[in-house]
Amino acid sequence: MTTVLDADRIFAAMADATRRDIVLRALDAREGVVELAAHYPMSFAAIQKHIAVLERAGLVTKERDGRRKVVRTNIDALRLARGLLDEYEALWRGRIDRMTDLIAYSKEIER
Amino acid sequence: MTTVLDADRIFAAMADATRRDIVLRALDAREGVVELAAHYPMSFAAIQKHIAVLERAGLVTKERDGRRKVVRTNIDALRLARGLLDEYEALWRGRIDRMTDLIAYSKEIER
DNA sequence: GTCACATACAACCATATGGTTGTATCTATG
DNA sequence: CATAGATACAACCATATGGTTGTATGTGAC
Repeated sequence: MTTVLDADRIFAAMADATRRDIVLRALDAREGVVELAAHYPMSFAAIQKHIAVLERAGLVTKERDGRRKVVRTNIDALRLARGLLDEYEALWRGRIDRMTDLIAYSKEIER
Repeated sequence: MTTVLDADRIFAAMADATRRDIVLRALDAREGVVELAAHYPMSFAAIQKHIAVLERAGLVTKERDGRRKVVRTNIDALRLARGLLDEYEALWRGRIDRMTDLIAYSKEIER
């Protein structure tokens, strides 16, 4: 299973309410696939697919526990996405700062 | 044009490198659609579609400037996505804290 | 070893997405 | 108003996505 932690897959995986909810529940890492599937109004196989998408994105991992496989959220993948959004935020602030400087400079010139 | 700022659309829009790059460039709000399209190795219409996706997600807006329409990133949409990821992070930390408390409690009992 | 439970996966269908080309509309300028 | 530039949008195609049902595999309990 490829889990290279790329932004495309992570954002795509997070673009679905069911999958975001699975990520939330899997923060506790207590439920297997059957338990998780029970929360949603769709087939077991559908949830399996959603989990597979999350797994390929590196957002969750599965650990064997007896006859079950417990799904656990990988917080690092979430942090990668957050880090990217932080960069945009930082660049945005930088832009504002430059504009402020520019205005200050214009006023300087006007005097 | 519907621009309800929902997480599904925002994450889906961010799940493409070309669109993320457009969001970056549009932080400066200096380029029109033609100028933006010039940066990428695909047709003008393809970039128009990407911008439409970003627009539907509320990630960018267009403002008329003479015969052009300048594309500008809407930082609030980015913040919404970041806020969601922050929540996951917070819940994750809460979980760790609860585990730590539990361990502390067990040790208390043992004495 | 057999049975039941948990998981995996293939085949199929409908719809969405990402690209193309072509045509139409809007706006500024001579 | 004629023309050129900037944008919009429809039609089309290939592939991806999200769901279904059905079948197969793996693991623990008896």
